[in-house]
Amino acid sequence: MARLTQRRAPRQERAQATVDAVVEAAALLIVEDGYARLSTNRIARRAGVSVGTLYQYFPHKEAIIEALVLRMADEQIVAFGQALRDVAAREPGVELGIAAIVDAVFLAVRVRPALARRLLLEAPRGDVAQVDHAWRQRCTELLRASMYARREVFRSGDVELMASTLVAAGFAILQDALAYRPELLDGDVLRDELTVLASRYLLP
Amino acid sequence: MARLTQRRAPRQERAQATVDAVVEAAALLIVEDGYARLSTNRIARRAGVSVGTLYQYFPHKEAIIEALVLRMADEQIVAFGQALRDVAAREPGVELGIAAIVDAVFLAVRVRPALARRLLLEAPRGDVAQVDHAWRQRCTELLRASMYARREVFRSGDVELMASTLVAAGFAILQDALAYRPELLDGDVLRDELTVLASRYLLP
Amino acid sequence: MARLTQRRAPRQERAQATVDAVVEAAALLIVEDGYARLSTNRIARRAGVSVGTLYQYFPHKEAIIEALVLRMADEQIVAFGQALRDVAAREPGVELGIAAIVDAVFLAVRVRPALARRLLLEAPRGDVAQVDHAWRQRCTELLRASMYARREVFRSGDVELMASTLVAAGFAILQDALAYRPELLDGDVLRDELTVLASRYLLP
Amino acid sequence: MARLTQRRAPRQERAQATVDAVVEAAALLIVEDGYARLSTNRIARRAGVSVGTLYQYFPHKEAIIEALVLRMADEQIVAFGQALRDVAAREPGVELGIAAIVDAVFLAVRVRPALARRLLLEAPRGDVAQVDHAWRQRCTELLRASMYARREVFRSGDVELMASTLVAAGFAILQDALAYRPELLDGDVLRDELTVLASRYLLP
DNA sequence: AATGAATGAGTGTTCATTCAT
DNA sequence: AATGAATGAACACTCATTCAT
Repeated sequence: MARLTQRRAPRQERAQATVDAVVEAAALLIVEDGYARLSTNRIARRAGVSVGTLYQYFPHKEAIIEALVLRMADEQIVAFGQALRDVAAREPGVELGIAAIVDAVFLAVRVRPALARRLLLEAPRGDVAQVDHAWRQRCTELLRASMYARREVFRSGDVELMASTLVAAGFAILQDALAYRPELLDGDVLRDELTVLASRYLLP
Repeated sequence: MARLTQRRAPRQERAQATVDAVVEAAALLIVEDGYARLSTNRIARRAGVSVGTLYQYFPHKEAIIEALVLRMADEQIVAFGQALRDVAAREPGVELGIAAIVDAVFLAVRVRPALARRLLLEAPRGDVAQVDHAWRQRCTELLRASMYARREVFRSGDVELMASTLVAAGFAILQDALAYRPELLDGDVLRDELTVLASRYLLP
Repeated sequence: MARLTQRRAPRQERAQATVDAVVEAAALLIVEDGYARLSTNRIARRAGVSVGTLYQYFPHKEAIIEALVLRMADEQIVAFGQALRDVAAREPGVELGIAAIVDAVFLAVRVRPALARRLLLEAPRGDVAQVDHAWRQRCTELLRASMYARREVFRSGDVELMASTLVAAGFAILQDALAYRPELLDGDVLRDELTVLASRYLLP
Repeated sequence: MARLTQRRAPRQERAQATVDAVVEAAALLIVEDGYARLSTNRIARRAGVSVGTLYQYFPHKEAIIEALVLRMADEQIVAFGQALRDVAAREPGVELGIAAIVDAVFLAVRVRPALARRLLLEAPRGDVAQVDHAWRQRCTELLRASMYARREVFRSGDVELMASTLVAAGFAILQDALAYRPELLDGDVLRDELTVLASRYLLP
């Protein structure tokens, strides 16, 4: 992935609209035709824009994918935060428990599932990795903060390490399910097992 | 991935040598130039063989990769089994504990690390999935058997689900480390943490 | 043969020039090197264009050949019509007789003889069939109309069948001559014999 | 087409069997997979022979096709002769009329129709032409002799020219039908029309 | 005589990217 | 700013033919 995500900061509305159109066209094409058939010319045509224009906003193809994955991650994080806030609103005064966090992750991971699945299976891991990594780090940070706030509840140990280990494990299990057994994401079994894993790992 | 791994069964020595040369050339090129730059012509040249010959033994480019990944998985599983046997030999009479298994996985995962890393980061998951899956299933099976043999030691629960969940988690953590923090594979910290995770998850 | 003859409608002059260049390059190469040695890369080079450009205007190699044969057929039909009109101009008031039609066909069939010969001998019939067929149908139609207009002159019978049978016969004889005895096309013998054949077949 | 049809005269039974196997394998493959997918390796495998052996009997691929077409032509000519003799036997003493000859041609042309059709449509005309030409010449010769024997029945004119013109016309009409309207070969309409054409062309 | 492994030039086609307009 | 025609290296794969065994 390149340093620059976009060639120029799109300040005007029109420019932002173009960027959006391109990213969404890419998403559409991936879902429809698969990652392997994605091409800049096709993206441009689908976005109703010329290739030249596309290259005015993105320095290369990878940047489009980077932007797309970034956008997906943002949507997931928004869904994640919203889910946590919903729980908090429902039961005010009670601090977030492990089950709530697992629930929220389950919700977040189901944003744009068709697109997520194709990216997961068909894109070179590296093209998606940095953003994926960022998303994980935000979750880790959140978990770490939550643990720190109620540190008396959890077992002692390297909080940083515990949080990152758990997040890595959780994500991997979810991605595995998304790739090979999507139906598990809709039932309780996996969610409950993940809750058990987290509880046993974190509680004294 | 295609049904057939190889187009013709290499019965003679020379033929087996050719197959080997092709697979190893692919491995070399992936490490040197990256997965994306792999091409059948380059593989053939590097293997000291003509493209035509390559296609006498492999029906697709994909089949070469499949063979390579399969070979890696075999080597890892051999290393894994060997590690377990070593422990058993060192402390005869004692049954294999969780720590021993985690140790063995750590060893196994470090076979051909440069190649493994490139495949992990650069290959679409789908290209590698079947073999990855197979490797996991063997481990799951092994863990399940080990748990069943000493079932009084572990907490009650769905043994199948527990084993596969733990294997998925363990692999993910290791792959994450391989990709982004390779140094963690050489120290004790991650290994110990994984042991803690496994113990807390599995023991009563 | 594919549905589409051209991938994009060449609206600008330059585009039309490119299409022309490609088709003419193909014609040249067929005459020079033979149908079997025709390749998209060679055509592009000869046309002074890149392969990529070629594929912007033609979806397949086949489409190029289709366009070429179509162009030849058009030229032949133009020559055919012109010949008929010439006769009509020379002897106004007299209706076109069988001899005039045969004459016109003889003229038409000698458009681009070198190219025609190679296509005839070296191209699979299927590659050329649609256009060949079209050309024949236009002739059949013309002959049928001509017969119908002066139906009292001809013997009774299934006009449709008679026309198509005669056209098939005439074409075959001409193509045979073109392929194996080109000199026959320049003399009177074959033309006279064909006139006899037609007259005897059509007249009472 | 090359000068040599076969590299060595197969004197021994085994050799003849090999040649037969190769030619028949080619015929089978053309009918099954089409002319374009024919390859020497496939022919050899299908014939139960190695490529090397194949190349001991045929100097190149074209020679195989040449042999195949030759064989077909022989079979057709045999069928043709047989049909003529059958008529003669049925009505001894009566000389062969035009209708009988047309009938015989219709029979002959339906030998191996699937193979004939694919060769006609898919093979470069040149690969089949020489043999095709030979077959026509034999027919022409036969017709000429027949006409000469009963020359008082026919109109005067260049017998040679008349015969070859008629044969060319007849063959073309039949091949056209074989290619595009095979059902016409099984009915009477086309045969009758061809009889009319021949009668009107040849009789005074 | 027979094998079949090996060859490598050649094929049609794609696609990220550039640049004259 | 926007266009889209043009590029050409690169790709996966085929196949007639050879030749060591």
